[in-house]
Amino acid sequence: MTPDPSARSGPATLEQVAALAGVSRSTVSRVVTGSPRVSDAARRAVEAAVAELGYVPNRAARSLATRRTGTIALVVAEPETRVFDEPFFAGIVRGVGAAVGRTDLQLALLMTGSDPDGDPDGAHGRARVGGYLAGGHVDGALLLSLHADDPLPRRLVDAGLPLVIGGRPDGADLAVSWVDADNRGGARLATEHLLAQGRRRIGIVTGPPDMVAGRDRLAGFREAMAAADRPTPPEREAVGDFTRDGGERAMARLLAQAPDVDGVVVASDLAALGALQVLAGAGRTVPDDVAVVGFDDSLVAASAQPPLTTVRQPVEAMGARMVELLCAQLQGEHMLRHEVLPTELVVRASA
Amino acid sequence: MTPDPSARSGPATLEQVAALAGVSRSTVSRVVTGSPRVSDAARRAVEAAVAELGYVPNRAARSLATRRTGTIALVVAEPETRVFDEPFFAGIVRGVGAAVGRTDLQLALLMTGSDPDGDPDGAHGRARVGGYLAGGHVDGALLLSLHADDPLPRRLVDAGLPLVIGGRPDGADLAVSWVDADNRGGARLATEHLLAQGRRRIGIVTGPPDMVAGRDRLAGFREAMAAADRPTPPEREAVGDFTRDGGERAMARLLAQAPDVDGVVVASDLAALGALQVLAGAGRTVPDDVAVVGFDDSLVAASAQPPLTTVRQPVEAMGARMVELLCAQLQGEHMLRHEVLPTELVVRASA
DNA sequence: GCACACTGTGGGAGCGCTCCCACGACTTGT
DNA sequence: ACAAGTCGTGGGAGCGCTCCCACAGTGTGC
Repeated sequence: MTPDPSARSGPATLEQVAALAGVSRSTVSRVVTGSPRVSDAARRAVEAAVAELGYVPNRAARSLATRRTGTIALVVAEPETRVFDEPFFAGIVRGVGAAVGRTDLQLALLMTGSDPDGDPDGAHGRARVGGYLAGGHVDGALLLSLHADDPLPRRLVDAGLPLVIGGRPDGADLAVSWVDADNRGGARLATEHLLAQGRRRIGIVTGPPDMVAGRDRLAGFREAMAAADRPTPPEREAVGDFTRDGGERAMARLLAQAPDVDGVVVASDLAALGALQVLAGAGRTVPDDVAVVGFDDSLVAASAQPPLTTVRQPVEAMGARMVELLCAQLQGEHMLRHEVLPTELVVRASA
Repeated sequence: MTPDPSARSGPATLEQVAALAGVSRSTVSRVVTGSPRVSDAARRAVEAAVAELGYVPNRAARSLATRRTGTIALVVAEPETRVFDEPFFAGIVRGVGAAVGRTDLQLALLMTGSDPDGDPDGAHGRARVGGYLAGGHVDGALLLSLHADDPLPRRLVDAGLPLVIGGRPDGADLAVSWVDADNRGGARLATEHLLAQGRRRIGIVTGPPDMVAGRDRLAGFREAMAAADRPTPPEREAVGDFTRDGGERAMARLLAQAPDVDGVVVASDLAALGALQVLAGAGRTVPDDVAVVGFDDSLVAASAQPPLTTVRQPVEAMGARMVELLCAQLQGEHMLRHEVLPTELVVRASA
């Protein structure tokens, strides 16, 4: 029995398109993959047949033949919980999703979630993800929120997997592309805004010192203060950790150490919320007694009391740029790139 | 030249495992896929070889042979922007991600984003996604945030794609499984809480009437009021739309129509924020003059002034349950299931 | 005039896997 | 004792695609 290629159910195959267009499988394949070596007549016939049959290439078959998967992974080295609660991650994921949508790549979302049943540090998840990525299931990976001691990027670089990291990695020795926001410039902007308003005794609630973004923001703050010839005394620098609670504690300390503070740069909006609460509890009005600038322009910023002046990171653009950099690598570009995207001050009522 | 299967580079194949274990390809395949018809000796030999070579099955090849992809899609029929800004979506995605991580399925995230360049209603994105899903690239799909007129679910049902919808679909005629939160019960809870506090002239700011969740919440409110023998007069029901602005406008109207209102159930936290602002502007204190209950327990609820009493939806559990229902379908269960997960009142300062 | 490109095309092989069928070695019932 | 199972196993075919090579047809240079 000769199988009749035109009378099959299910999705159409190359063979059926070829039969309908009156050309060979190879020619159809060339048209579909965009090869230039096809005559106009053949191309038109194939295109018509593709449209008529609603042909969509079978990804699995293509992948098997090309040893490429058409899929890139977005790996977030965090428990699922944080990924979506924090507007930073959410924005990145959004930008990545949008950019991937513009290509014909697929996005696989991998979170090295801390398993609730007895795997607090996510080692299992990390191993699973590592195996998956190194096992040839994706053409490249986007890595987000790396911790300084994470072995994953090194492992993937060694496996030869194209990689782009979101956020400048700690330790510059890793040969890998990355995209970051201008945290330092943003903090400078925030500080200069306070200075321009005539604030003179400006303090900072920093992020955690073991995170690059936190350190960069602190550096920007110090730079701006130094440039204005007002280097900050240590008692006006309180170490926080990006969370609301951390912001509360750090602001309380700052207020105790430097009661005359009249402006404060806080390293995250969440922490700024905590700071606002402490200030209100201490009877200081914002912005009259103390001006407050946050960082991130997260959802909560606009609905804070008073609405937060804050530094916006181009999170979506960062996500999109990461995808673009990865695509360039997939197309054979071997140059490493490091991009720093500009941040922007959003002025509201708090400063 | 006979190719030596043990001397290949790149990921190991079945054939290599078979050679090392001294059995046939078929036997290795049986072990890997967990078929029971393998002797213990063979199984042990294969497992040792798999471990030694670090063998991971090639997904593309398996998919090609089985006509299954091992991938499920999470489709959010919304622009990317809303997906991550709204805690509801974020929570669902989180739950889905976690549940998928527990299986050996892959998650493909598809957003029918409204293309910024001239495709305001996302028709292009929707068509793209529809083709992708119907084209056999995924084994099943999770659909979120459907609008009443969305042709996608019907198209997918017709194509025979296993489907689970998040949120009770509008129009009960679609033969498809879904998971929803108990919106009605949650609104009842909120209303009963106000009643228990001695509030007697309770109003509501509803969601948009064309969304099922909004209608269900209104129904729950009315039920609780009727059960307490206090059916609500129309002037204490103001139509809103889940957004902050909508909440503001509706609250202003409600206050104008029923100035003596002493409690209000608001159909979303965002809208409740708007309501709080209007109440403050009108010189009413919350909760003393007017008690306010929101809905969603979103991030902004805790940081509102005063912190919002609100109804929490089990968003993560919903996401996880959607995955479980879909998995059951993939394993051949044909029963449609409709599950309503319980909501919970979170008492804070506003009521 | 012939050797040599270069262009468009078709067909074969093979990517790594699963499925199906066939086959030998046991077990079991009569 | 022999037919009729079962169980574990091996090998062939084929999933739909891309890649490589072969080949006919048409220029181009000497």
